[in-house]
Amino acid sequence: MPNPIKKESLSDRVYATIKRQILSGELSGGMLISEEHLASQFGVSRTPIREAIRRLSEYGLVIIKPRSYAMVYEVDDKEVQDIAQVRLALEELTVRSLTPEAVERDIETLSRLAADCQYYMSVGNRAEVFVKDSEFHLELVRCTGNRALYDAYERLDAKVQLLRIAQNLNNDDLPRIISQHPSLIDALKKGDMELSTALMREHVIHSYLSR
Amino acid sequence: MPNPIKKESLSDRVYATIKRQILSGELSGGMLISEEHLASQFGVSRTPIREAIRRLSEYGLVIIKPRSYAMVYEVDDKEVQDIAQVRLALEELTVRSLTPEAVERDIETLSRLAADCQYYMSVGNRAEVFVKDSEFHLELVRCTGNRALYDAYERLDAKVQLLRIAQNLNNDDLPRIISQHPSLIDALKKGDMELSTALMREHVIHSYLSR
DNA sequence: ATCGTAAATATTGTATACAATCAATAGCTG
DNA sequence: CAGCTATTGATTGTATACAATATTTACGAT
Repeated sequence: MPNPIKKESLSDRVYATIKRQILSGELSGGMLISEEHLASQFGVSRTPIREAIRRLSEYGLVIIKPRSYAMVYEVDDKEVQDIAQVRLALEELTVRSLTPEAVERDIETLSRLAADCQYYMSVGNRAEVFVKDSEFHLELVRCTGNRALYDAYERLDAKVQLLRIAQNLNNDDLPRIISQHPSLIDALKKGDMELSTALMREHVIHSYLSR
Repeated sequence: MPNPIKKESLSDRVYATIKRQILSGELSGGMLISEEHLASQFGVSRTPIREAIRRLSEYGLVIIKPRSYAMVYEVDDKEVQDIAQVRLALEELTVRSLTPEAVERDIETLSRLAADCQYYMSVGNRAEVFVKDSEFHLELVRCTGNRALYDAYERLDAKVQLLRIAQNLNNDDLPRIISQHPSLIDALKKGDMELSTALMREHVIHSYLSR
């Protein structure tokens, strides 16, 4: 049958692209966003651009100053501790909610992501390490099956990624953090809540000690 | 000088209005949303309506089925426990983050909201009790000064409000819950973390025991 | 030269027109 | 009558045009 490729709207594509650009640092914090500029850049009209920008604003990645301009959200160093604490609370709930069966069921993906982290670490690609680390933790949250938790975590993770970029991917503890993933998986598989929680707590805390 | 009243855009006003209608139950879960219908209802074009709907979708209050329709988000009863657990995690972090000084500084507003709850309880207006209860807890979170926490809590609270409506505002423990507010304020003022946490935990847990 | 004011310029906000897609209905075929 | 196909109708997606507002530039007064 026909209807081959066209599925997502221009608005969706623009949204996804800008989001990716922000989270990868291609569009950095504080940078101004012009609707017309983006429109000509993407080769579309302003309409889908506007919708994308507004969605990103609601997502927390863009700040809109009404009737004047929009800019990429800029994380403040003072937010580091705040973000870390919220993340800790959500990660602890994640660990508490995870059953060994749920982890087993997704062990393939989890192991692969943990391995990806170590691989990129070994070749010195810190940017990609952080990407895979985020994916690993998001996957853990997904395994809980708690949608409300996932939604909250996903938005917070965006801020975490912005922070990592703002700190220029510096983190002396990165090798140690990454090496903890397999231990965490093991502890979760065994249902050792005590150990899992301890590992996760150390993991998260050390994620924000740089600088 | 001139320029007296006009500040917010139509898009913002529409967004706020629809949001309020959803959270008050005027627009109930599963109800379909037609852009044109809303446009004629608000007396504006489809443009600001579309932007508002998309923002609400990003907020989690509207579900968009691309190229067909949009509908008000419908909370599932199976989500009750999930939402409650996330809320508990965030509320516990809130209590841990609150200093007696921060509470003191905002004691006026907090006391007033607690009193409002009791007043509406006494006159049997359960809908308004829930509204003020939400405001009370949001105010507590605001007092922490943790923006990331506030953002996460605000979105979750929207789901909580939807749940309350879906459950038809039924909750046998409501009087007891409301009566705990002053004790909580006191415990927070004294910096009694132990008691504060215990109170808050009981508070949240009993908020979801109905049905 | 600096400050304030006014014209010019650019950008956002909204309405409208058109195109594309989906849902529903009617009609045809077996 | 069931099931498929085609056509109609309604709704969303995008582009464009215009209006309103903000920013910048130019200019004159002190």
